[in-house]
Amino acid sequence: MKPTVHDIASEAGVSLATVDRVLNGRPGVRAPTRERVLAAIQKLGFVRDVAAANLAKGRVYPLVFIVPANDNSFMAALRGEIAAAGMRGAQERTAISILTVPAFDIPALVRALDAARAEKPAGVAVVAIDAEPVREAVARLAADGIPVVTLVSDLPDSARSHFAGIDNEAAGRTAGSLMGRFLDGRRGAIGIIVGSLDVRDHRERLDGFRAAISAPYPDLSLLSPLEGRDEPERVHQMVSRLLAEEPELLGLYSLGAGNRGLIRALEERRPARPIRVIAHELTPHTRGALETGLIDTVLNQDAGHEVRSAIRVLKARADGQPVIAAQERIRIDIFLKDNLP
Amino acid sequence: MKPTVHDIASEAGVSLATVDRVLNGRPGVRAPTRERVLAAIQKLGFVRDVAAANLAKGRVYPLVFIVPANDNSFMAALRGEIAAAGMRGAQERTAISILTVPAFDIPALVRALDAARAEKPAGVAVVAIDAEPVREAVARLAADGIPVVTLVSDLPDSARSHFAGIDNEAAGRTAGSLMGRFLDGRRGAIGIIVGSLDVRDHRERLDGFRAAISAPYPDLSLLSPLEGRDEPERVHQMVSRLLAEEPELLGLYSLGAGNRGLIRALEERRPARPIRVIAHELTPHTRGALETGLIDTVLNQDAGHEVRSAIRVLKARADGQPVIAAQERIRIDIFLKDNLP
DNA sequence: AAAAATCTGATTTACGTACCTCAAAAATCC
DNA sequence: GGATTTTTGAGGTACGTAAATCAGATTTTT
Repeated sequence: MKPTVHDIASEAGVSLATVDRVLNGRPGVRAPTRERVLAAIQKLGFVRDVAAANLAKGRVYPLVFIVPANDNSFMAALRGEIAAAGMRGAQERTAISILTVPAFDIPALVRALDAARAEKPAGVAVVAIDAEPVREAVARLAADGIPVVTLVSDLPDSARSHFAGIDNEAAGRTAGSLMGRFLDGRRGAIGIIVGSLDVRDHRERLDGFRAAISAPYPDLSLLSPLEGRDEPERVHQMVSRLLAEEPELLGLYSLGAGNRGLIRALEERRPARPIRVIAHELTPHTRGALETGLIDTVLNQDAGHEVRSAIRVLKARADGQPVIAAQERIRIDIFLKDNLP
Repeated sequence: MKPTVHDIASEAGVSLATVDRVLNGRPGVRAPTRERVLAAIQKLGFVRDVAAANLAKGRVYPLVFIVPANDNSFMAALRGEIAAAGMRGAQERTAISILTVPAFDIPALVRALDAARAEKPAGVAVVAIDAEPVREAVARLAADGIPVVTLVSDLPDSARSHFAGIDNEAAGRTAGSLMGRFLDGRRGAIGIIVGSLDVRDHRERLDGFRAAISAPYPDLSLLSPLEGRDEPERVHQMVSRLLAEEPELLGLYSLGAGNRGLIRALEERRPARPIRVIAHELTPHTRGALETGLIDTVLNQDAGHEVRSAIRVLKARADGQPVIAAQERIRIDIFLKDNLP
């Protein structure tokens, strides 16, 4: 049968209290005694029963999630996943609160981070904006011993202890690699729609896409990226114009949000020339467009996975336990109409 | 604070014992009283603390996994994942034992199922072979009240209560959809390598692939499938010959195992004509071939996910609890060299 | 109306760990 | 060698649920 702390105690010839002191790193155990206990743990293959341990300590992990009040489908889904995780909070002993801040608003984000700090939570997850004041606010949290993980959008060279999101450069390369294969052997242009080049994620995706296309496919030229600001209206206008004015257009890569506008523009185009379209984030809109064939491929980051990963990492950090990085890597999912989940 | 059984008891004005009877479906509660308790549960939003419950019942779930002794990478990985789940058994209160049986050996599989039945486990997971004697053995398990889930390979119209694997027809369609886009506008032939057409999964993949190619891409002709029996040697021979003799060959779809042979044949081909290659299962071999560009795309089913899903389902079934089907659906992963995990 | 069957309540123990207190033993210091 | 500090032991309570027992209440059957 599975060994318990009692078995460890008798195996090591010490009392339960001593085993407890060793297991939980409490003071008051001489080195040789500690060794005996550790040896017994090793020998019997003891593993702490996490469920019982959590039950015993009755600990709850107050976590704060800071997300932009952006109204695109992805952010809505992300907030939904956080809320869902909050519902499960009872089971997982987390108490999750959500702070929404205006999108792209650096001072507001900094205020939110400081507000979170004031509550002394066990951890903070934040959809970061890549700016110095944000780094400083994160550093303040870290100084207080509050672990911070960035969610979806990273903040490199900061005190954040983990990034729960995809490798956006790799995502861009993946899109480029696919587009290249789709259009291999043809000569023409590819249009690119970004949200904003001030956003790190979008820059990285663009870099990856360019790298994957330019060298291997010299016959494919990349048009200069159109900034749609993640707004459907604007995206619609830009894409409509592009479709009308660019006869050589073979493909479209939409690496930001606002795909509603893109889809509408595609639906409206008069000569239904075949164009390969790759977009990001699986939402009701992009899913529909996949199914009708307007979009060929959607790259996706699973918001649910990201949220759950962030929670796991924050709990582990709060307990001072290590994180298995490989296990927390968020995949870049590729969806065609045929493998929709 | 999170409500407990005690809160339910006082809210409903009954004793703890009655709440327990309602919660665990034990007899001895009149309908009106049961209603009161259920109303209290509803009102307070009580959720049973699974950890505490498991701790209290101290139950372990003996599970038997029956897998073929096949030596291909995928089955090896599957066995590895089962073993890994066994290691975690202590935490999850499962006691997993593995039975390996000779591949494609129906009588051996039936014997293994009956042997498992004799041990009266809480559940059985089996990589099924689509044959009547197997159905009968599964029916015997079901008759004993032992839930059975099929793993990787399904057994439709049987008493199995769940299938932990991918939709192979959809996987074939996905491959076809990709291949069609890769080769769109060209005229030529696509070679298909299957393991055996006697295996249900392979038949389904083939059907899906054909459906996705033939109608939309009339210029692409599908060569008749080569049966490689999942043996690298045989696959190597067949593919080498195909590459040499079929000048029009534009693409290859390998929907079974034995991809070592395929990769070797591709490495050896003299005129390095560009051929689009889609294969199944991410293994060290296919991963390497993706990275060097010999293979364009790999479709994958995550063995770890399948094993963990099977365990979750078996535990739920053993407890008589419902399964959220959507949550247990296994995804068809698409990998290019750029989004390898 | 009595007997039997069914339902309900109160109480207790157990699961494996955390954490606390108090006392005893051992080591260290002056 | 006595005083002080450190280490260890022993024991208990708590977490939230499961499961059992036994007594008492209610209903159903005879």
